[in-house]
Amino acid sequence: MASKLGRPRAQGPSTSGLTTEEDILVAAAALFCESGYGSTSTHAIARAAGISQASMYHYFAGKHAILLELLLATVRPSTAFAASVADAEADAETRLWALCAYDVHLLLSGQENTASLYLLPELADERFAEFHAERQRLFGVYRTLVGAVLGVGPEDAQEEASLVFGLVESTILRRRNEPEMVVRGAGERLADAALRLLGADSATIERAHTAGTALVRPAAG
Amino acid sequence: MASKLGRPRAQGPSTSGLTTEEDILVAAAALFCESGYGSTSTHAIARAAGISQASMYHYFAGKHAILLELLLATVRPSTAFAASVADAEADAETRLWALCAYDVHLLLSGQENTASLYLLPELADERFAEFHAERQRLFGVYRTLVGAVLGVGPEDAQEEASLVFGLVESTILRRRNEPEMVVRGAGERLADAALRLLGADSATIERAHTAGTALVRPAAG
DNA sequence: ATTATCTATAGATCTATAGATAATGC
DNA sequence: ATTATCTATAGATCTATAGATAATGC
Repeated sequence: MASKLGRPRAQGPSTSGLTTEEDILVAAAALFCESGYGSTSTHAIARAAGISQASMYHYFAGKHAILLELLLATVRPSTAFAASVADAEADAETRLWALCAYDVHLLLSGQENTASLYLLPELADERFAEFHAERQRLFGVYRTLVGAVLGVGPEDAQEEASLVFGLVESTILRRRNEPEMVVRGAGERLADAALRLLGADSATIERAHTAGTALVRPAAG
Repeated sequence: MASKLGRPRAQGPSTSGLTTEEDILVAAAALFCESGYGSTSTHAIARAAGISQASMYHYFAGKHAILLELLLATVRPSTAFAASVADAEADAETRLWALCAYDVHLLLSGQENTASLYLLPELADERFAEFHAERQRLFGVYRTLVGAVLGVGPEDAQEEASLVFGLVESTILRRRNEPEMVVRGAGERLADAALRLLGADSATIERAHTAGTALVRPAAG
């Protein structure tokens, strides 16, 4: 829904039904994922969004501001679900199962593989600190839940939590490298695998799978 | 060991003890890992290598040729070990354990996190096809071994192999995001976790751990 | 008057090449 | 003569800003 205000676009009005800001974000997401951050020019983003290069600066202070907004929009649903699941009334296995399944589901949904933006080396720049803080908060929930599953405190669950977190995020690379991967049920199967990795027996996993599915459903839509 | 031939460097001779080609590769590896491919200029590489920007072209056809050489140098030790372990005289659990432990060991060794180059979106360019082929060969060995552990053919082990492969490669992101991670024994612990993920019982894992250690030692030096 | 867009452009790169130069080798 | 390097530069970007313009709103 483009505003009627302002000079019309030279290339004709947006056919996407999105605002111009959204057109820019969508275009940038695709280009950053396919070609990388430094390899994508503001000109290329603007062209894909259907506007002139200069018009981008009406909405964003620069390329970095676009990337930051994409990163935050991608990670926030995860941290929101993690916060809710951290306090849910269920045992640790169930909550961890639900968190894994939900995150994998998110990583596999959406047109573009936007979570692959997490892999960009350019994120080391301090301008993306807010994203890193958000992602650390997410990891903290994983560590607490993994610790609870193992019967230790979060501070003693660092390595196991990293393995589970890494297993979940390896979905990003799978999606990039295996376009033909089976998406249906992938989150559930990976959540099962995460509990097996932590040494849970099959009865425990089956229970967490069933109870966890109920926790995920209202959030996953 | 810089050759005595040719015009001397304006910035003084290399103090690294490496050839100029190696100076370029080392400098580019660090910059590509820290800042990304598109965000690193040929000028920045040359400056870090101690030569003029133009001199790079005496050794490489362009930035892409430098990255390709770095990628191949990083993946080849893995495929070499995978090829040898694929034919080793040991059961599938032991060989898979050894492959995981060896790869994690490789990913954690070396000054720079060069395996993080695998994550660059720019690798989609067809000029890096040779690297992707090599990496596919490595994945093929994982799939065969995972299939053997599960008692199925490689074609039915795609997803489980992806999970194990992803778990191994998640080490790349861990190294980037957890500078304080415990490196000692990380490969052994991750290899154990990979077998747990596949449903192996603790007696089997302990056996594979012991026998696998003997397979890795001669290769890991 | 306000807004969203445009065109034009300054100034800073960046890549790749041409051609010069300063060593050693023969 | 051969080699590895250099300096210089053409030509192509690329980012960010200045200022014009074409709509709607009041």
